[in-house]
Amino acid sequence: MTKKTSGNVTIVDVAREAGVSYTTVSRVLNNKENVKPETRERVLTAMTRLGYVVDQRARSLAGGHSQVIGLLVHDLGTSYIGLIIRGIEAELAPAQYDLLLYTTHRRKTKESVYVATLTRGLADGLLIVLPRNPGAYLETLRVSNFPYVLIDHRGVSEEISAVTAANWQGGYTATEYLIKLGHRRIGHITGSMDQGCARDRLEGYKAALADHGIPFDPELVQEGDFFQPAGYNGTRALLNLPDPPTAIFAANDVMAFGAMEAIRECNLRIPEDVSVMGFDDIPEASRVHPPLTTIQQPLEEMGRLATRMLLERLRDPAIGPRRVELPTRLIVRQSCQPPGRGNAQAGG
Amino acid sequence: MTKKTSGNVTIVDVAREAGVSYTTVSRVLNNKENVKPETRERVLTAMTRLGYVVDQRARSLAGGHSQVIGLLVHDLGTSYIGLIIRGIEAELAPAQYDLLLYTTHRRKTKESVYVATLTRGLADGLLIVLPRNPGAYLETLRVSNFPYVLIDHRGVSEEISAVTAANWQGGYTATEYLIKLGHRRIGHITGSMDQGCARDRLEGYKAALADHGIPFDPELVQEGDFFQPAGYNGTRALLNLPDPPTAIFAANDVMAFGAMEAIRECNLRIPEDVSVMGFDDIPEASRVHPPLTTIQQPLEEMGRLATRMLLERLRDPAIGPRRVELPTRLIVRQSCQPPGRGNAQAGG
DNA sequence: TTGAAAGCGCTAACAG
DNA sequence: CTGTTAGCGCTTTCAA
Repeated sequence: MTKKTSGNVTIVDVAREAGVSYTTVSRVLNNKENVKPETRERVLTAMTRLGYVVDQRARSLAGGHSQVIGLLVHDLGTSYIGLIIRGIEAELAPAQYDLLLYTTHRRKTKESVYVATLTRGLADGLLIVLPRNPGAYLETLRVSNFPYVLIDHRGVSEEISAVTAANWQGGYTATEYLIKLGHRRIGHITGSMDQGCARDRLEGYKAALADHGIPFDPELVQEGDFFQPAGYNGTRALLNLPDPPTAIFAANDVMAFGAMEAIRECNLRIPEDVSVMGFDDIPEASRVHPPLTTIQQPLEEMGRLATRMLLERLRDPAIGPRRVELPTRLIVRQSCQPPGRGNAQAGG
Repeated sequence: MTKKTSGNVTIVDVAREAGVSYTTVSRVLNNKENVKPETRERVLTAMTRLGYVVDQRARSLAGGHSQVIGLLVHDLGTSYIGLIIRGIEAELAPAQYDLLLYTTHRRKTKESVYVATLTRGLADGLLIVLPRNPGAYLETLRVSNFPYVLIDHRGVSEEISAVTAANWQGGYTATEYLIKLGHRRIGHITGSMDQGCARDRLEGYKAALADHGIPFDPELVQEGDFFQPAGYNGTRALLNLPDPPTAIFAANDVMAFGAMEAIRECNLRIPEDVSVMGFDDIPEASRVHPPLTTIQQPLEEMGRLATRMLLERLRDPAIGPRRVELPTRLIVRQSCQPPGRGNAQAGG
């Protein structure tokens, strides 16, 4: 059987071609100082002539870097992840790093396995989006001093690098906007409650109600999971209440789409009969009808920043954990207006 | 400097713990037949006790597989790619393969470089979505007998494995539907004309016109690139024609969204004044307003199938190239109706 | 400034 | 059924 690597040109070939030892070729490859310019030139020429490409496996095995960053995400269906990855890629590419992608499909147990594989030399660092059970492996990572950054999750302790958005603030702002529009019965469909961001948004919602003297009604809160059906089901339940809400705040845009679907099915209008507020501001939010009023989360920027933090840490392992919270902001579109049937467009 | 791999447990440690040679451990690892069940058991126990995890780099370097599949895509912003990757992941995960992701950001030159790196042992196989200049490296891949499959591109020769959709048929069906609705002036915004799928859709469009005795008018065709602004700009141009089209067929959904934007900006209604037809049927298509009538492309299935083909080829290198075209079908929603202002909803 | 030699952790003949 | 022995292609001391 022909070996897959047969016929590949190695540094030995380059060395022979350039008339130097292969150690020297390695030096050139790694941009070491101590190589005579003339020799370097000769090696470089030989490399291009032979079409040499470095073997990352060997390089990494021998003690170098793999130049690979592992990325753990739960799903790729929505543009939520797409935007984050865009930011990650934008920072990774110029730094010559590659991305190894693992999709956990929301199966908690997979995360630990993936992390173990990745840290076994496959990757130099790790980026984890919305981990589901970080407790199971984060401590291992910390002890082994393996570089990683969490995205959209604060982790289990203060000792963990993480990039998050101002979720509490976003939940507060969203709810307050609805209150100022005149709503008093505001429903909320939460995200997965095992996620800090979902809990924070809920807390922000409660705080805004409290600050405006509106008693918290547990009936108005439906537990969701960030997926569209949850938005749909939660809204159906909310609308069936004896005293249904006049506005619904979903913990993310995708669930808000589900809410819209449910509202229409009940032959109610948006926003005339029920206002809808989302969270994330994914591209689709501006394209649904009516365009969704939502809280913008700087997803691409979160990806970029997390990557920069990781790269920084890779360069200088002495750098300690850093925790950054990026601001969220209200994007007013047309899915919210003051309560009361048949009113005109929301003025503000 | 502490080596990253220091303290890692290797097969040597496992061998010592189990009281066997490390070759035996390797055998157990690779599920070779010739190991006494009792010994195997002892090794397995030692592995779990020590928390052993295989080092893929070493395994791969020594002649095994890397268990990694490389994936080349141009962008991650839309769910077009997200859906394809979902299909890929669904097939890859059970087969214990990982995915190494490369985003080319539409820069043609990057593709060759990535392919060179990937084939240098980093990956066992390659999946390429919508390549931009496959000519530059496909021949190299073929000669070196490196396994790969193209997705949504027919490649440069018949000798190349590829999964595509029935683009010509889709273009024909879309146009014919519009014609049967009564449209005679049908605009088309093409995809990148360096892509076979874009050319096929255009050809399907032309063929449908011809078959129904409608002369082809080059003025009605705007060259696009599959991105939203192209749909917007193309539509503006089309609408400014002395005799503007009553229907616009965009070569993908994202450009159709751009078309909708432009139509609204001209204070025209969809579909009363202008009908809009897309291509792809990404999830957003059913959520825009009005819901987009489009041609469905089985993206997730394309990802799955391509992956299955690749895995098959990995198992048996003797398998020759296979080319599969998956059917496309018309999804009727509400963005198209017979021409003539103020008509009622499209009946069909 | 350069070279020789020793592995990194594993797979794969080849013996026994 | 199990062990011995070579490497895979590279980085890294240690010498020269």
